[in-house]
Amino acid sequence: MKVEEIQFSQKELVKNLDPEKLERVAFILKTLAHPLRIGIISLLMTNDKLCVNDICELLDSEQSLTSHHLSNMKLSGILGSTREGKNIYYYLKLKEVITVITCLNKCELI
Amino acid sequence: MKVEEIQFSQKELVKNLDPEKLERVAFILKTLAHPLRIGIISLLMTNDKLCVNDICELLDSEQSLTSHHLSNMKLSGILGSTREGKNIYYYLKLKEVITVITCLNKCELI
DNA sequence: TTTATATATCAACATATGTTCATATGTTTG
DNA sequence: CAAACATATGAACATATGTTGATATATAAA
Repeated sequence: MKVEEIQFSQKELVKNLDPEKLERVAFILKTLAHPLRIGIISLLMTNDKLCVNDICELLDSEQSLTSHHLSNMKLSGILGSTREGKNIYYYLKLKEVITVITCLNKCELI
Repeated sequence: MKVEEIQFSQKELVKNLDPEKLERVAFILKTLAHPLRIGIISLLMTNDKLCVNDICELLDSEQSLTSHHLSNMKLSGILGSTREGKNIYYYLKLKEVITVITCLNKCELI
């Protein structure tokens, strides 16, 4: 099949596949593409906020590793954090991430 | 907040967040988390099959790089391929990937 | 059977990512 | 203030990933 023969709807789609859009989606997926991070985000979907220790206990993950992932996700703009006394609480910040995880949930992938 | 205080629905969710499930989803997301790969898969959603050259032209990508990504996705079980004469046609194979991309589409992320 | 075409593969490399351990920082409490 | 607690950070490392360029392989066509 030659490129010229590809059906119209395809061309429409391709028009929408501009590099920027692909980069943006890829970025979001990349950020999510880790078991621990998916776990963290899933937890934060049903809890307004959680402190590091809660997350570590719920996911049975190491403090340092968890903290690294949390920092990275905060740097990426996906999470926010706020200190309350000794604890630092993390919360979901990027709307699109919530959308994706909700999607995955609906697809029964999670 | 103490772990014990986390609401019941949360505990339900956590029960569903078993490591295997997280690994599986992470694997799929990881495979998708690249602009070129998202492009390729998107193209294959509306075309039963496409040969390497078509993909390169449609996405304006290098032959070698595209071929690498195609091979990797084939190795991961996401794509299949079949030779027809000089061309090798690739097609979507893993159902779950289609699900995810459809989700992202519906969410208007793509 | 030579040539052109389509695709895969290999080597080399830069860069990114995930992980661990030790230690630092900030906060509360006695 | 000292001790305990919660979290962050830095160094070091192994491993994975993305990319390029050159070349190999397979098929078709002249």
